[in-house]
Amino acid sequence: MKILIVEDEPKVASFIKKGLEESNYEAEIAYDGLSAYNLAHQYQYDLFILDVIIPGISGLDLCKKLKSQYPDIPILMLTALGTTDDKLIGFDAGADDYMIKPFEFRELLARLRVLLKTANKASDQSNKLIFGDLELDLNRKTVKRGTAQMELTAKEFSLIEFFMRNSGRVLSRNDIAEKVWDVSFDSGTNVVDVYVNFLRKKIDKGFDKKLIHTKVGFGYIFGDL
Amino acid sequence: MKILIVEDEPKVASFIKKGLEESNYEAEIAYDGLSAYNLAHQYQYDLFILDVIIPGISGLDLCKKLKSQYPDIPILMLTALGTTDDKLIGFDAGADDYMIKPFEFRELLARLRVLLKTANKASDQSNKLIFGDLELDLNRKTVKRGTAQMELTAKEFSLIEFFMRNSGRVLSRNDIAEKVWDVSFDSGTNVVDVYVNFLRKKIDKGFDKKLIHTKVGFGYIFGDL
DNA sequence: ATGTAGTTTTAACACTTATTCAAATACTAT
DNA sequence: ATAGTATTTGAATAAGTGTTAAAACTACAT
Repeated sequence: MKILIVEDEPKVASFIKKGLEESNYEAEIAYDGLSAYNLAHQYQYDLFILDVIIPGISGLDLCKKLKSQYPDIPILMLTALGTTDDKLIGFDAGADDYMIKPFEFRELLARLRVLLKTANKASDQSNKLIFGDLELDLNRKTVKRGTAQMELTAKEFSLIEFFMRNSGRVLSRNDIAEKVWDVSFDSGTNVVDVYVNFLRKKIDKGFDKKLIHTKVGFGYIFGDL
Repeated sequence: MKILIVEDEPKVASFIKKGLEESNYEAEIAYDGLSAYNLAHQYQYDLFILDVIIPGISGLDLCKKLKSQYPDIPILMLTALGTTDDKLIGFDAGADDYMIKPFEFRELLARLRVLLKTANKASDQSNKLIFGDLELDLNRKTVKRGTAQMELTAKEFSLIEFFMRNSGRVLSRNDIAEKVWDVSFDSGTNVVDVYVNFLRKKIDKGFDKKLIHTKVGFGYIFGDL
């Protein structure tokens, strides 16, 4: 994990750097806006720590620029400016978190951890699909609603998976037939209806909140209505 | 955007709720850990705001449970416990942000925005057609005018969609019949008229500003006159 | 290979909801 | 006033949906 510290005060900067390195992060320092900007292009950082008041480009402008170019890299503002207005300006510039000096290093570390964790969430997908109290385990091919475990057949599973991946969107019988049955759907079959019925029996029956809803004339929609 | 507030102090809770609603979030309150936990299963929240000291399960345990079950839903801890140790415990329990009471509401909003933004990065854009206070959700096939939700049939929906995509333009019955009914329109039928009437009943009736207007001898026009 | 249990598909029917038609009524412009 | 045009209504028709049972198919173990 590589972190860029943008901070003009040498003592503060090296204090942070040392602390980060003790926690096994790689850290580099930029003492002004321009060199920070250049470093950002040169290396692949996982996170930026920015001071607001730095020579050259202001920390806020730098923040905006970095965010527009690297929207997925989190930015933590670390500055002496502590009014609510200052914070709002910081968040407005695209900061993901805002800490006020003086600060406790342990808190900085905790906040960094959160930022890095959520940033990496986009990349690695979990093998589970969850909607409300319904849970699909894609590895085990098991389904649970609340505490109840249910057995689904292969087709049923791929249908509910398709529903869950498209929750909140009306899906026509066509859409469903194409994706789940791999057929361009003209043939006067009603497999989709039949399977929706199977699913409802297993997943919705006996539960108060239904998850599969019919939109007459359109198709089906999965989710809270 | 739906937010669950877990806070036992009624005044604080309703203050937050009101503030959130003013910013167009949906908000609900749970006054203790258990009901919070149940609500979380019942509805699809986009974010949790947790107090640490609540009746029943402690806020920290609740945080852990929620995080393990809904790892993608962000949690903001909002509490009077303000030492660095408290914060570390909070982050350790899985909180994504931590604010100390008393707090400024603007800052809370700013932090919520950050949390929701990064959480929804993967999520898809909603597909909507909007004209004034009328809103078509093309994914859900729902229609809202102001706060009122209305049910449209498939034909009604495709008609209003056609109107909205051609607002400010007079559409002859022919144009409409061709696009919405797929017929070259000679047969002495008046389906279009009938459906315009259906739509008016649902969309314009009871509203001051009418959206569907008749151009005698030409056809219909949708929009502000 | 063959039987079997389980899965998938088809088809039929009952039922709900949407769409169309046609006739009656109301409106509008000359 | 009147002819042309638009709106409303209710009933007939059509389309869409849920459910069931049985037939066709598959995978798997013997």
